Amino acid sequence: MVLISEALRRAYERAFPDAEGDGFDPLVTPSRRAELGDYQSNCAMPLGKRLRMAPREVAARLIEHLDPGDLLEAVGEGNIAGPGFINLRLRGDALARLLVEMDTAGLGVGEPDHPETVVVDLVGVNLAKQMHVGHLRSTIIGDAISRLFARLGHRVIRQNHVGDWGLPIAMVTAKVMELRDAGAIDLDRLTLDDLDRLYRQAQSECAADTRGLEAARRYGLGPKAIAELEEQVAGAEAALKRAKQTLIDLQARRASTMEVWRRISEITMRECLAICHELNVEISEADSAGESSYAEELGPMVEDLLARGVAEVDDGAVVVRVEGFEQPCLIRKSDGGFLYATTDIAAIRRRVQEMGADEVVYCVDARQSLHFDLVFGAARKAGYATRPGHDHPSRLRHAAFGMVLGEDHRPFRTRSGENVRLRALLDEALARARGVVRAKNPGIDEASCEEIARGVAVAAMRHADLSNDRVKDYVFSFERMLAFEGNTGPYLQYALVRVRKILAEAEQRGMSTGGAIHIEDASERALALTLLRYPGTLVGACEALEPHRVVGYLYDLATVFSTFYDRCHVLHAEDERVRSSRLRLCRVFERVLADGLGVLGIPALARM
RNA sequence: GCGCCCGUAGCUCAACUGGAUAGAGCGCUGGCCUCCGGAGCCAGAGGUUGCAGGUUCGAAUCCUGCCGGGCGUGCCA
Repeated sequence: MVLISEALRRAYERAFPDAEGDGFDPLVTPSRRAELGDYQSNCAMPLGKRLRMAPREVAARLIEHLDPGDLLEAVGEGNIAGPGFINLRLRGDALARLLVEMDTAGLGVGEPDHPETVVVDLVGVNLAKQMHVGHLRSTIIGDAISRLFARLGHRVIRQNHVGDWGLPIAMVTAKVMELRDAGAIDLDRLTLDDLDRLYRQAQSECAADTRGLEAARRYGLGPKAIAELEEQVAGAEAALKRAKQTLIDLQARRASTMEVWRRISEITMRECLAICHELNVEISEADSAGESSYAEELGPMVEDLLARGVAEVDDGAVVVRVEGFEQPCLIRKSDGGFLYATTDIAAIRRRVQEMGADEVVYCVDARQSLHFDLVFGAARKAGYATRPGHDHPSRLRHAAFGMVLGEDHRPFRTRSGENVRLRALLDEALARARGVVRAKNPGIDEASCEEIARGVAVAAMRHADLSNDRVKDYVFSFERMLAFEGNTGPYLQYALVRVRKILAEAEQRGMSTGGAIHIEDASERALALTLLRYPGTLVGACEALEPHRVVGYLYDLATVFSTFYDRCHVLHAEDERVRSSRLRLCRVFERVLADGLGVLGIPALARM
């Protein structure tokens, strides 16, 4: 496509020597319909407007000056269609040559002109809480986007912005300390399930039912009811007081409190990383940067912003006004406390100014978009988004995603209305995958079944999440993602297994897979053209932060291969020349598919 | 009230950033196993892209206004 664009550019310069050359865009895209050509250029229409000429005439002059070289089949009037589309077809030998050139470790993906440092914000778990569906998309999309940037040669730093600070965490810490002191729990045996329960218990204990009490008084409910409510409110106030004291202790890094907090953190993070590992998400302990790690910076940062006039006091609180938004970004409450926006601004400062991010990508729920607009605006206004020595702020982007819905199209919940735990989701996917694997492979041994089922379950879940347009909500369905027909993870895995089987067989028989390629059958041509689209697809997906483009591409690729596989025998090809060409095609396909699955974090299986 | 997002086949989703006749899978109809794994391939039916205007050679895509749905909207994170 690049070569075709270049050829068109040269044609343009020859055809219109008087026109200024800088504004020319060849507008080359793969043709949507194979019978018309391999590629099309749509440049004649806008050019006609600019040059005040009929688009078809522009197209004719371009064609006239277009040198097909050894790249394109002969061109003429017949290549012009409709209002001025230019349809082009690659020569078979050029197609073969391009494919061979692509058959390298990089698969046609070049080093970037300017390698960048990209910080990707993903996962975002909270201490003392189980991961649930709410974390699924951030984790999987964030991982895929990280892999994409890394694949294109950028330096990626993953950041798990753990919710490990603030009053809610203090509440559960206080609760754990209280129960430990009462001898009711043993810190060494505490599980995340326990913590999850205590978290919620602490939340409700601290929530005073003052409205209920007022209502009871107003409507004159019995003294017994009022007394009960008074007791509840008093209890809540006491619990809240303890939590606030615990928060103060945490902020002062008091050893005895920190010890408990650290234990809570360990328990949470161990499980979080275990689940990430099971989902084939590349993240480690070193990638965690909790809110607690910013705690000391917040006070001075707000003072800095006030001193420089970036922030102002309003109604007792400190705010940063952001141009274009009615509501300001609130960074300090009137009681002196900080908010999550404050931490997020501090995180931008660290990521850009200390880590050297040229771009920060936030893989966070779409509901936070206003929050990020404000935080990004405030950080830019403060100069925190600009790297030292640079004159432009780094790119701050919110890769917003929609919700996971149940099959009833309502937010995915358990029957009792709770968030579905990721652990439960994984377990069910695994159980269903086992069932299917066993059904497809009667008599398979236990260990193999388990191994394949794990790979299939992860592929199904990751693919389901990554195959939809990121910003839209999507309907979660085990049924569909494990159906193994159509655009699913297992289908892509299967395509890889099939081609690998052929390559392994060829190798065993001592056949060459590195021979020359001869494109003859239409299905070979379609496969070759699709393979060539790979590098461009990765670049486009990365620019748009849209992994689903890679998924869509791989599905196209796999179906095109399936057609080829059906029409063209490889191992039983008519002769040695054809066989070795097809084996080479298989090899390029295998490399691209495996590479693409790697970008998506979908495990490749040896057999299924 | 204001702001953001989403409305595409019966269902679940695409459409390469404005291109030609809007494509897949499921489901439905009908073909293809003496050959590399049928978790497959081929064909058919199924559409006023929520509605109405506008921009232009050309709109699912951009603009305006409606209609539906979701989510946010200064002292929770």
